Amino acid sequence: QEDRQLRVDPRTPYPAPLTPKPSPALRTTQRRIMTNVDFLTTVPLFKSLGAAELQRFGEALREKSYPKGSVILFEDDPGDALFIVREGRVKVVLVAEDGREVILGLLSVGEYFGELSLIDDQPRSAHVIAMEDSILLVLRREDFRKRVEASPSVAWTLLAELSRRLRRADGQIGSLVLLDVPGRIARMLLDTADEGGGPLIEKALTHQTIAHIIGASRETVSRAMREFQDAGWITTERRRIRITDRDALKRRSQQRL
Amino acid sequence: QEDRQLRVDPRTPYPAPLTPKPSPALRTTQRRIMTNVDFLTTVPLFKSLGAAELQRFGEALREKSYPKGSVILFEDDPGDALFIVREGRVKVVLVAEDGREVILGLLSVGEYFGELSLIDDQPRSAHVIAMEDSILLVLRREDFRKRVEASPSVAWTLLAELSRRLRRADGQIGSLVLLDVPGRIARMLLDTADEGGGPLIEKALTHQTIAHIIGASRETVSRAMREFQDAGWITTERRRIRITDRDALKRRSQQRL
DNA sequence: CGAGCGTCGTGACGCGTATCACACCGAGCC
DNA sequence: GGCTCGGTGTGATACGCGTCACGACGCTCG
Repeated sequence: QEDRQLRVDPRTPYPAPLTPKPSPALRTTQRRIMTNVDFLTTVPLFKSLGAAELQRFGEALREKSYPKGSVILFEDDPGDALFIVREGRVKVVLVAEDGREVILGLLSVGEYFGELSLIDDQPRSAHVIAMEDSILLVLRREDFRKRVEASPSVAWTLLAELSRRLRRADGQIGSLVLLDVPGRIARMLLDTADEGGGPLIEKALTHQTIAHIIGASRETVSRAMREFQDAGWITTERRRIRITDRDALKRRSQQRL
Repeated sequence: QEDRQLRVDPRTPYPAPLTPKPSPALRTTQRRIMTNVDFLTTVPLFKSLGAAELQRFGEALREKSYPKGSVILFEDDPGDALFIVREGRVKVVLVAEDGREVILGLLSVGEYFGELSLIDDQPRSAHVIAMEDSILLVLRREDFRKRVEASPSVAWTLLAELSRRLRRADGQIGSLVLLDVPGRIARMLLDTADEGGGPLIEKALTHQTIAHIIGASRETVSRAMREFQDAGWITTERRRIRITDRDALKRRSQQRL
């Protein structure tokens, strides 16, 4: 039941309403200090742009709010917009008919999604769902295309980002085939720690979420995490995970790979 | 034994010599009618280029031969070249310490690999191994970069190709997590049939190869394929597979997805 | 023409994990 | 303070599939 939220036709009964309505928790706008344009300077995609170009991108942005649990876009739908996470956190997921799901990506502030459909005109390749109340900046294809042509360096940044994702995806395929569940968890912990810079993993990852990411059941993840903890490889306090024995995890993640 | 070809350190004992030496079977050069430049016109990556630009790319190409089984490039090595398959067939693989492997991609004539390291300067993300005696065209980073800057449309084509691969990879992750082995096989058959255009799959796919692609054992693949055949969903003659009941396969591939 | 190698078919066995079921715990919230 | 609810521990059971072990068939090559 717990992970059976998304049902047979994901289009119909997802917890929150499809048409995003301003939710009470969305008063983040109040404590906002940055303008959208200022915010763009913090987004890697646009880091190579000058003030004038940034301004032009900023003008084309529309802002949209999504309450926790709402579906931002559906797999197989046609799509012609790019989304940048301004506030909140979203997950990119594939969902089986019976409700089981895989998380292909977790995106937080400053990250973006939806480029694929922009590039190749194909339908969306997965669902994207808000994990918290979120605010997204929306850039339509035409606006994007026009402005990218005027700023070719953005194309290069996009290439780099796609490369990164492709490497991750391939690594994930390798893990799924070559590693057992504890190995996959170990690998995943190391990877996300690397991204975060330190041995402390801040993102609040529930066991259920981890399970969806590495493709396992919640129970198995719980058991494995407990063993890691008992072995002294990690400690967890209030949903934050600290890696205390990197080498041991590394070894575990290569046991079969 | 059969699938235990690549051993602990893949760098050492792979069947064929590492330094590609001209093998007897490599006299394909004889029956070659196209010049390299003419060949480039058939490569999708360069389809948007005019004759002059094509010429400039052609001049930067070096040609290399690899006998069947030789390793063209190693995971984790630094890499600064792009490879285009001129003759033969190669596989992109991840290999575990104990020799188990996953095939991330099969590339045949006209396809290319090695762009990732070109784009982000990271080490190679997988091994690439010649499945037959092969001839590759090699383009070094500097030559590539210079020429791409002069022909920006190539960047766009690259973006499209990376998108395609990312979609495939994500789909593959979904299959691995959400489908059982027969389901994954069904999906894989449908996918490669789609690429091929017709219901007949020409590429010579051994059960072992299929197993490596979908992440299963050779035996399980054999059993599943037999069932598909007995059910009348496919027929196979001389390593060619014909899909005779597309709908049944489709259903099977969605049974859990 | 037989030797040998790569590929396929098939049974038996065991292990890793999904699944089900339920108990427990802390955090909001009326 | 008792409620619900989302998250976590943990046992029992069942099953898919990897693994091992053979045997058979067809192709190539000396």
